[in-house]
Amino acid sequence: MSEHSPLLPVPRSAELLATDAHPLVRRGRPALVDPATLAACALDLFVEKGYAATRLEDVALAAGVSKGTLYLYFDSKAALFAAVVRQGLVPALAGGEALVDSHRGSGADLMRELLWGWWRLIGATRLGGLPKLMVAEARNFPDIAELYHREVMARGCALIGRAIDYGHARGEFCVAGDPCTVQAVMAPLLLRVLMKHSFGCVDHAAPEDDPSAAAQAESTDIAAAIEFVIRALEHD
Amino acid sequence: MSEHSPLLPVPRSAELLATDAHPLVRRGRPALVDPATLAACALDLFVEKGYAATRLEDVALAAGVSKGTLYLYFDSKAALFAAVVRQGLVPALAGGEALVDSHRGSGADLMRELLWGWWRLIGATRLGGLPKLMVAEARNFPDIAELYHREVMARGCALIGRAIDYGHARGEFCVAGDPCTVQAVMAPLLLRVLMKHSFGCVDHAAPEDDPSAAAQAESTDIAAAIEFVIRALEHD
DNA sequence: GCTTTTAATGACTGAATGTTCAGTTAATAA
DNA sequence: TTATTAACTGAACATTCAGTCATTAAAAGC
Repeated sequence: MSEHSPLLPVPRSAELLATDAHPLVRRGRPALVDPATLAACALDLFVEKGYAATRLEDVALAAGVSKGTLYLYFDSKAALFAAVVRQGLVPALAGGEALVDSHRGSGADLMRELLWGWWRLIGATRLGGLPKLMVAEARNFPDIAELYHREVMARGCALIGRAIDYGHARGEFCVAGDPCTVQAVMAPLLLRVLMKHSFGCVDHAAPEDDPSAAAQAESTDIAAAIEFVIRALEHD
Repeated sequence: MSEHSPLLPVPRSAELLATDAHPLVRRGRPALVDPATLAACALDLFVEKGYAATRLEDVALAAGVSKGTLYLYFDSKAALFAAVVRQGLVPALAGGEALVDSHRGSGADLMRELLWGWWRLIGATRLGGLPKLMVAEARNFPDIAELYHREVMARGCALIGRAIDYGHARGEFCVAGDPCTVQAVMAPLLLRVLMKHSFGCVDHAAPEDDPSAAAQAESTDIAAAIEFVIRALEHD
């Protein structure tokens, strides 16, 4: 049996794992690429075309390496996909957790900051393609779905749940942060980002050709969606 | 150029299109299957495994025919997919439209009936797999995405929008039925059905092994989600 | 029976693509 | 210089599967 999960990156030589302070002398040809770059290129293509329709040859081409090189860093296409998910979303959660810990104002303001932060960091960036990718492929990759569920969804839900509980404890919100409420709170933004990356449309009457006007309309929509869920939390 | 779109079912002999009142005499071997059955079997597999991972041979096997037979009724895999979408969801919309036309009570009650109806007819059945399928495959099949957007999403949004406007006109809802609000209203139920058909979980603490308890917990969650959006609509 | 017509089959094909690996390149160590 | 090691390459391989088609089956008309 292999020493590492088939979904984890292939370990490179020990030198690459050494600290920068003591870069052990290396022999052989220096690496031209690093796994993070490959995963970043793969993210773009996975998000744009979906998992099945993304050819490893295109990922390699985008990263400026050959197809064979991919297999030096990732055991398989699925392992590359796992790396994309892990590298893309897990780091984005820390910021939100710090925000909830340090907040002192109203629950509504905390919720606004959290949801706007999520939108800026994930919804409005290419990372927004990952939720759609996971919805599309979770059934085909139970291991990766489990990773996503555990490392991303569970942590994210706990985060939002704590924010709702915060407002509830202050008497501002009429419900506690149970999973069902958390899902209802995230739903409008999540659905919007899913639509954006699948149908490519967001179904409002904004002009498609003027990018600044579209961005303006998007901000208005996000604000409306956020205020919508805050109304639901605050009622009475 | 062919007389029919490649995404439409292959027309059968004229006799099959004749009314039951005047079934013209037919020659040759009678058909053992009908396209609707094939599409129904394909729905199950598409929903379960996704488009790319569903092999036409398995669809044929599930329907009790051979792979070649599929091509007597559908030009291609994409055409079969289109038929699945059209046959599955377009008919389900008429009921909701009648409901909005005939309703006379409060806006909140209309919304409850609409959302519960959607859940019973789509969310809780295998048809609930279609939204996930469309989110997953829209980019790969622009034609089918356009069909879905026009025949399903646009009509559904108009429906919900009219219901919100109804409550708004009665002074019960604080917002009108613009597309952004419609999306926020549908979001919790849609997201839940997307999760159900991708991750297979709904992230609440209910026991997975007891089906009746799970159904009970699901009803409670749906009710909570519906009351959540109604609070957001009613505020003040 | 025999012919005609439609339905159905399933082995086959061809294209696409994930994966492998023998060989090449570029660096360090002796 | 030469040996050694690691990174990299890309053609070849193996598999999967949508789509085809020659053949067989079953009904109706004569």
